[in-house]
Amino acid sequence: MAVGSVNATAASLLGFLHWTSMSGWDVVRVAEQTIGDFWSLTPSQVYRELSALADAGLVTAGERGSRDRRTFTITEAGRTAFEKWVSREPAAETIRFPLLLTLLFGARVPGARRAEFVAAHRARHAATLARYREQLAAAQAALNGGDPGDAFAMATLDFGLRYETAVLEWFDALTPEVRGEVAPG
Amino acid sequence: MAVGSVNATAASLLGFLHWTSMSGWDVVRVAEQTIGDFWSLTPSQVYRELSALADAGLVTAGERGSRDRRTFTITEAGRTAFEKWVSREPAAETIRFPLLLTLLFGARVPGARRAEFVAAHRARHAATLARYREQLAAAQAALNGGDPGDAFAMATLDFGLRYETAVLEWFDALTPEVRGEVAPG
DNA sequence: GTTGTATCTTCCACTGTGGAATGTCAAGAG
DNA sequence: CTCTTGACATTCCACAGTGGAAGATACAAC
Repeated sequence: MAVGSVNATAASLLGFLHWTSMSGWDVVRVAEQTIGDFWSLTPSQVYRELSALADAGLVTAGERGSRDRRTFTITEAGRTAFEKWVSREPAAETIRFPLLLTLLFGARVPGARRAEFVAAHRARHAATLARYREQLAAAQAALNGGDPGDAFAMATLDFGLRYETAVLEWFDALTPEVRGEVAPG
Repeated sequence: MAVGSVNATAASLLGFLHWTSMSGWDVVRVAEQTIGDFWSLTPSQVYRELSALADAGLVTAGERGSRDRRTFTITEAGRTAFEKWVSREPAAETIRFPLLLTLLFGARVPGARRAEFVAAHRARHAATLARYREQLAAAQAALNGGDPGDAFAMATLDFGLRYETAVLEWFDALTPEVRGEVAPG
């Protein structure tokens, strides 16, 4: 990794490390909770990026603790690299929606099977929407309690709410034919 | 690649090759037009998957023609592998939305810069929505003209319409602070 | 003819995914 | 006090996906 040039995932990790030094595991948890809903990442990747950041001198890794735990701390070079990344125009989003692939080839899938898939995915999205609503309620309660709140975090939550709402409406607008509940006409 | 076990991208290519034999370039174009909006893929990947499919005997590659062009034809084993894939439960979708990342760390981005990013991305989404609306109009005109239409393709288009609509509404609901149009309060 | 542009394929380095493998620590059961 | 179980924590690997460079060929325009 060229010093001062990081990818979006590595940059996010640097963002979290601005707050406080953390172990890899903690970074994984924080990342999952903060950006996991719109930025897919895996533990493998986080550990790899942290190692690469350490090699590039953008973070320093502390001594091995129990369970091989290492504490990562952002460096001045890391802060500079983060500033540089955050002021660059973000790329367009990428989406990969396997259910749509299966539905597009829907004529070749037995209807009953398709109905199962649709039901399972709808349930997942309903659960995610419910979770977002809880988060919204919690945030509003905090605001009422005098918490200053974070308008930026609220904007990302609002995106999640609108996205999941739209997806559920799409599910409910599917025709019975597509849904797999009647024989193809 | 184990015969009979293909990934979603390779399976989609097999899906297209059910219709007719095609060169790699043609597959790239068809894929881009049919699934590109909800299944990101690149030419490199398509060529690589086609080669792998040929190695696995799921497609046959014709003789090299002009410009090294090869024509790919699906085999019986390819059809079987496709059937197997299409009846498997699709995975959850993955989304990676760099703008949300930048916004979440918004406090560290100069407001004017943030406003540029937001405007540029909003414009792109507006253009995509306009394109989807044209596609919808064309499809409806075809239906009125007696075309049987494809309910499954319509379902994927409907998803695109709802998604882009929701995204635009989100853009328009952003507070001036987040949008970068006023100094942070 | 030559020159420029679009077509078509390949290759490479880097990034992302998913899961297996390995090991450590803490808490409760017996 | 030992044993088991489950949560914690990291690493590694094979495969998949991204983005762009490189190179070759065909075709059209001049």
